[in-house]
Amino acid sequence: MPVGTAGSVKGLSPAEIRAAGTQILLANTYHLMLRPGADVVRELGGLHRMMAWDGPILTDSGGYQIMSLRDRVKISEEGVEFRSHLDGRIEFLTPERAMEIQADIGSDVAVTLDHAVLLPVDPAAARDAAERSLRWAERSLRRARECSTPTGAPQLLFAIVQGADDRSLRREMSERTVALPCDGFAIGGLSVGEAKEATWALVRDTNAALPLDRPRYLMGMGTPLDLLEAVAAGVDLFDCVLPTRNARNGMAFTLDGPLNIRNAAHSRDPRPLDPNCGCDACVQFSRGYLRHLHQAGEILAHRMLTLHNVTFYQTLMSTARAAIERDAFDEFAGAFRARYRDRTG
RNA sequence: GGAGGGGUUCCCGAGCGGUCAAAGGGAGCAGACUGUAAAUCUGCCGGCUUAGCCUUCGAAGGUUCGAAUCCUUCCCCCUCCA
Repeated sequence: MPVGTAGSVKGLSPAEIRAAGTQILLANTYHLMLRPGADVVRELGGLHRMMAWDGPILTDSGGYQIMSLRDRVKISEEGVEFRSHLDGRIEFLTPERAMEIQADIGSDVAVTLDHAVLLPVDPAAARDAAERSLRWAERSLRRARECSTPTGAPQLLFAIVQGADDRSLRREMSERTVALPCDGFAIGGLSVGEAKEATWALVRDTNAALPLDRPRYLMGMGTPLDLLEAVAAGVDLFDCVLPTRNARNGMAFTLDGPLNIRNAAHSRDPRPLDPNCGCDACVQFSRGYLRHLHQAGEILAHRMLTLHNVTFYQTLMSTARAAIERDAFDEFAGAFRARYRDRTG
């Protein structure tokens, strides 16, 4: 899922998002609550109608903002008090309100409000946040049954499993969350400071207890290599800001690894970002031109790199799906890893 | 012809006797970014044999223990008046 936090995949039109191979998008409850407001989204016909995207949309509940905006947050059992990063006004988000807002937004998949924490945390705080996430998931699901979307379209519900970087806590929370009446499960709170090697054991621990007949969504991940690792661990669904945010910051993903289009080495390179890519940026433009656009601060640079990166991610995943279907995923992933060079890991 | 203002490290622009290799921008070079407070942020940015040394603030000369800063002459810019 490309990330469209505020109801837009930054820089791309719905047609471009589609052309990149996107099936489903992510949007954010906290951000849309503040602006334009859930009531406005509902009045404008729901998020699909508002942003002219006719594919599925999953909304994050705002739990991530408890972590990312932690300095502006007061948390209690009842819910979270946010001091808006836009104008300082106080907004109180409860598990119930998170579901009401997501119903107003009219997403196809709503997610329970969870308590994400930045790692490292002490064990008591980790358990506290994980237990609260479970209690909030129960409250969220209860309220969601009473909500309806602007169009009356049904809304699937995913519950989020937390547990920090504690493997036994992850397993326990996963087992207890499975009992909830929901349509899928989200693995939250990873890639937020834990050791990279630890991530996959934690994902597998969480997945171990999750049912095979319901989707598993690894929240916020990741790099191309992360995605392959997560697929191997049994994950079905992902979102990440890397392809879009990093595009705006000059990073392009290629089969040979990421490259920084700002680097002087690209200034006279007539080649496309990726000769195998069919996106507009690769079909039309050289690396040299894209570098020039980026150096000149041209908005087209951001749009083209975003289009390319989203296309790259979608192509990676569709190729992975095809490989899985012919039972050749390991071979595909191995070949990808052998070629892909990422100095940063 | 007369009156005034100014020339600073790639560019803009502070500095106005020592704490100045010289503030701050920009450009340039590199790095970071994982459920987006992000078209953001960080580092480097005269040279070298780098706790130090050398060269640099239009040019030349001078004053001073010490000058980008003061004096003299010269060379260029810009504004206003005639």
